[in-house]
Amino acid sequence: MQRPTPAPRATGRPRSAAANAAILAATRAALVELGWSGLTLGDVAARAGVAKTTLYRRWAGKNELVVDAVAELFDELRLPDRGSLAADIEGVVLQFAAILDRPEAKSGLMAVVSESTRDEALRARIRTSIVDRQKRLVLEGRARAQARGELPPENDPGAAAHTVDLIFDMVAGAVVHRTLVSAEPVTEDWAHGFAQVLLQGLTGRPAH
Amino acid sequence: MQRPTPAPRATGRPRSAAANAAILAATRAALVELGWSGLTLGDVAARAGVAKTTLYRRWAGKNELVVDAVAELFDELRLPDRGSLAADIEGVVLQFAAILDRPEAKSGLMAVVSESTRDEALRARIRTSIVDRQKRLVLEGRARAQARGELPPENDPGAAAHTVDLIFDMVAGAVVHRTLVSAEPVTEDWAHGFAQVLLQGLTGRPAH
DNA sequence: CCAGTTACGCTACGACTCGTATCGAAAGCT
DNA sequence: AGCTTTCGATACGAGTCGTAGCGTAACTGG
Repeated sequence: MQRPTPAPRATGRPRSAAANAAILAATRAALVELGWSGLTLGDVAARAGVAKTTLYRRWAGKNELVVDAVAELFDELRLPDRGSLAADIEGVVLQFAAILDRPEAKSGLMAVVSESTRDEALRARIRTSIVDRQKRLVLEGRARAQARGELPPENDPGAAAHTVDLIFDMVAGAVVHRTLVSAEPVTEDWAHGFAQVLLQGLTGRPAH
Repeated sequence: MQRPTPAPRATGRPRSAAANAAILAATRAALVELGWSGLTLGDVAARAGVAKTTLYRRWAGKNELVVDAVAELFDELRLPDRGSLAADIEGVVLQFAAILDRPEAKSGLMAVVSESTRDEALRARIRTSIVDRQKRLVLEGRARAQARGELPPENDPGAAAHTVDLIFDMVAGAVVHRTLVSAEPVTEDWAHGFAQVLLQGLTGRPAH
């Protein structure tokens, strides 16, 4: 899950797991109160009740710390079976929007994405900790829809993987853009309209 | 276009327009070389050949400056008539991706979006300088498609506006997510697949 | 052409954060 | 016990922040 400990050594004093959790929780609290730019590692250390040096031993810097703190938020996402593909999509979109609405996710996520444009290692960390981790939702949703007969089975496994990537970018991208860039709320109506376009397309859609 | 000058006074020495352009260009150059977190106003001032105080007289801070510097990049976007709605979408997606691929856009855009989650005024500035400004593309594309008979005319103007917002979030969101979060290139194939899903939907799509 | 007004360049300033170094004490393993 | 690694605390130089002060430049109206 986290990789602040690169290779757990057998000897010596072990790193406190409690401190780890306290630091990540303190990071989220600091994000809520101060936002990304206001967050300082000294402040996080004080909130967590650890020394600043402890923090620097485990994380390379602010970026890596916030990625780990934010990644935990998205593990709450579930794909409850609502009976149809459209309803499943609406459900996960609303859940995702609810998480993105929390201030620690809002200010943290986009900031690390911005930083990752100039840091290959950070990009990889985001990918494995957040992006790839949540693609399970698309895979699960498609499998379920295929079992229901709503989607045809896949023949070409390569094309199937590309489609998963495409759908993930379309769903996550739309919700992120709506919430953070357009800065408008994701309502049930919006989620409904989105699912309809995603499934039926712009042309094939009956005039609402 | 920009609003660093709130109310141009008739008297006194006027603000140098050349300095304005030099500052915004220097900001983009600094974004390329140093990224968001490395960018300092002192450095920008030195690059632009102006005093740091001049910079602070015109912009409230780093956030506002970068919004203005980045907003100019997106004004290049055009919607060339490619004959069909699908081709038009593919064209604008590729253009948008090309701009987002430039380092000054990459690191600047997401950073200010992140900051805007805690700053109402900044959010409004992004909205008017970037978001609302580029919705013209969706409006133009729809009008053209309706003229071609590819899309039905709109009856309810309220619903029509909501659809524009939805499509804008879907298109811009998908490209941004693909480019910055998933960190994968937007190829012609990807743009083609995206346009197909957007128009035909997941279900109505012939198995490629 | 001269007084009034505003922008400009330059320098200096205190406050703050950064990341690191150092050191003695604590906690685990063999 | 002896070894190894972590932990807390403190101190440090470097760098940035945003502002203030001052003399000069540019433009306007009488």
